[in-house]
Amino acid sequence: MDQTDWRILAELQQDGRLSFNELARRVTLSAPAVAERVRRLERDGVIDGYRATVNPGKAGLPFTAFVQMRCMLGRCLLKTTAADEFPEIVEIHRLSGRACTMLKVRAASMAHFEGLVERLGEHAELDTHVVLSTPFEGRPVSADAIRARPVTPSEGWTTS
Amino acid sequence: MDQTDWRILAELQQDGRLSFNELARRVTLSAPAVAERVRRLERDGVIDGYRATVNPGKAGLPFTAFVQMRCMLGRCLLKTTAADEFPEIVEIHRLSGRACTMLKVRAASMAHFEGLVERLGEHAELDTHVVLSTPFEGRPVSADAIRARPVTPSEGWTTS
DNA sequence: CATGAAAAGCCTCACCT
DNA sequence: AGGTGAGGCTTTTCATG
Repeated sequence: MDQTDWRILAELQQDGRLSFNELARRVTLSAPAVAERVRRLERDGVIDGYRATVNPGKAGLPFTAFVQMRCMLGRCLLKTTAADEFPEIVEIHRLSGRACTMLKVRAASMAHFEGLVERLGEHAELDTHVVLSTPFEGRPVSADAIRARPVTPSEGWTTS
Repeated sequence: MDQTDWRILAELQQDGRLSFNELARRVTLSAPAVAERVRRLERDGVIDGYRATVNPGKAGLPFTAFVQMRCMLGRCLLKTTAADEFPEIVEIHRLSGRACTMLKVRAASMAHFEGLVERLGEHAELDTHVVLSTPFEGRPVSADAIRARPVTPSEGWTTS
């Protein structure tokens, strides 16, 4: 993962349909050279796919919320039901701490959202956070984040 | 947004690099017909882009967390600093309720994450949730979610 | 919305630096 | 590891029905 790889990732995260020719031009390399790098990134799983991004609001799902679940023993959502039963769930994360799961959900209306919360409530205690607006989502992964480590723990402390 | 549009969206969310030819074959339409539909979806903003999906772990950012911020007056993150200062933040959502903001952040290490939390702590009280694993993320937006409204509020209640 | 053809652009290979 | 050039092919986009 050198700097050229990061430039390629930046371009492809911004436009996943760039041709090797155009991509090569942007990172000042030849087409075969970028093609080989892209294939390596794909093979290593750094790039794990190419997707069209859908605007949920325009597609009829204007409501977004985060739902934290504190699952009741033996009734955890992930154990008892397939996620297919809840197409409104667009993300599931297992958490440390008091809540066992964080969900991101999308709904077509408040009534829809209310019904969803009722169904989810059968599996766990819920802590619901309705999203008012989202300044951004899906910001590209960049080398900047890896470099940004301004505050270091105190000397002698153990870290990972 | 008829059923054909949804089939197109499903295919393009799964593989954003499909050619019109291949896409046409999958939704049993001709190439010019799908091309016109895709362009309409793009023009209307239903499709708002095409992106390569990067695996954050493979790219050097294996730690994910959600951070809820209860911003101190006049020091709200979004008002006082550009988000550029925190490349670790991959999502920002404004929330209703006690917390004013939900962040999704990615870090290279625990030490990195610790530093990030310290920097963010200057802007707000934090409620941090470390992600252990994520069963899925970025599930395609589908017509199923819009159709799924099993529980309806009681008769006569006002809903939106 | 389908068909078919023409033109453009793309990928990739072999070869070389 | 990367550049060049040519070959062959797919894709796109018209025209027309």
